[in-house]
Amino acid sequence: MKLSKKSIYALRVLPYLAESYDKKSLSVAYLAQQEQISIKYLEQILSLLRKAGFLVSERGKNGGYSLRVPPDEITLGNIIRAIDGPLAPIPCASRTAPHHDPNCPYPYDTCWLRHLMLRVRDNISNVLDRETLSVMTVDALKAERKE
Amino acid sequence: MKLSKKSIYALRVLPYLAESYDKKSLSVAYLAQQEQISIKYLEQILSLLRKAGFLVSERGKNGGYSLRVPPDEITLGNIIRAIDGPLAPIPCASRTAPHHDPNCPYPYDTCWLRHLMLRVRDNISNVLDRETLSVMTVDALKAERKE
DNA sequence: ATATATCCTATAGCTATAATAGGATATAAA
DNA sequence: TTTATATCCTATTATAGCTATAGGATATAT
Repeated sequence: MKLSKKSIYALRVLPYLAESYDKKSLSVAYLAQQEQISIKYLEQILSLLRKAGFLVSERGKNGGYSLRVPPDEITLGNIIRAIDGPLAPIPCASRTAPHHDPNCPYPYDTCWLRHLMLRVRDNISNVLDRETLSVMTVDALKAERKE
Repeated sequence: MKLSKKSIYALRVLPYLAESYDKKSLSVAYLAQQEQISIKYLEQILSLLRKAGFLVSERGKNGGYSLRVPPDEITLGNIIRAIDGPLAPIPCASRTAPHHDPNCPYPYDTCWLRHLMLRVRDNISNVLDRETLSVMTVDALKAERKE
């Protein structure tokens, strides 16, 4: 039940791209500087989100990243899934990418632990899959930071 | 957002102790054999749960573990907390053991990510803190297992 | 041509989990 | 009192995943 730093960095940085949607693309260097993240590390994260279909990139001078679709079409749940994998606490309780360990001695359909964790998963999903990148504006982000 | 094997083993084994509450105590060896878990590993887990106040133990011949309180007073959430720590996806979104990183550049009270993760935490809690050890009976457990 | 950006891959360092191991201590029963 | 059986305690190993750094290849606007 832990969110990786990768996901946190992504969630910190994506609102900038949301605000800039249909305007100019933003460079990794700029975003990294805004949020005090290692450029090279953030580079990996945004590259991953591009491969996952959330972002598009332009190379070369004046290049950078931008959202591939409008902010309200990107849920926070799907961003976290792309980075950390399923929201479910155990693999067999995932709905988007279920995986049942073949060595598991319990029957898939009636396993009480799996059913419990499905309920947990659904409750997590009810928050993260309803919230999209339009949650935050960069103005609010800037106002939020100390100083 | 992942449940450790330790917690899974605990959740698999505790219903046996719940069924046996006010009856005889059960040995690690017996429980380990029932659920096909390493004895030495399960030993560590049950010792931990004893220190956390959920179990009592008797040493020597005919010894073993038993619940310290009735099954319905032990929530699944508290078992997981004792083993894996807070349910919250990030430390500052915990309610039982909140910890705000002093180096975090965002203000505690108004941080949008923290507030989001508090909602996630509450939704997880709404499942795991309402469910107790009386969820499962051992009869059902036995019927559940293959063969 | 040059500066600037993404792209790609390798690798090091660190941390947490999972599991194994050996022996100390306590207790019931022979 | 001896023996068998149980918990107790600590150390250590193995593994895996996360975090971050690094170097250079490739593309593009100026």
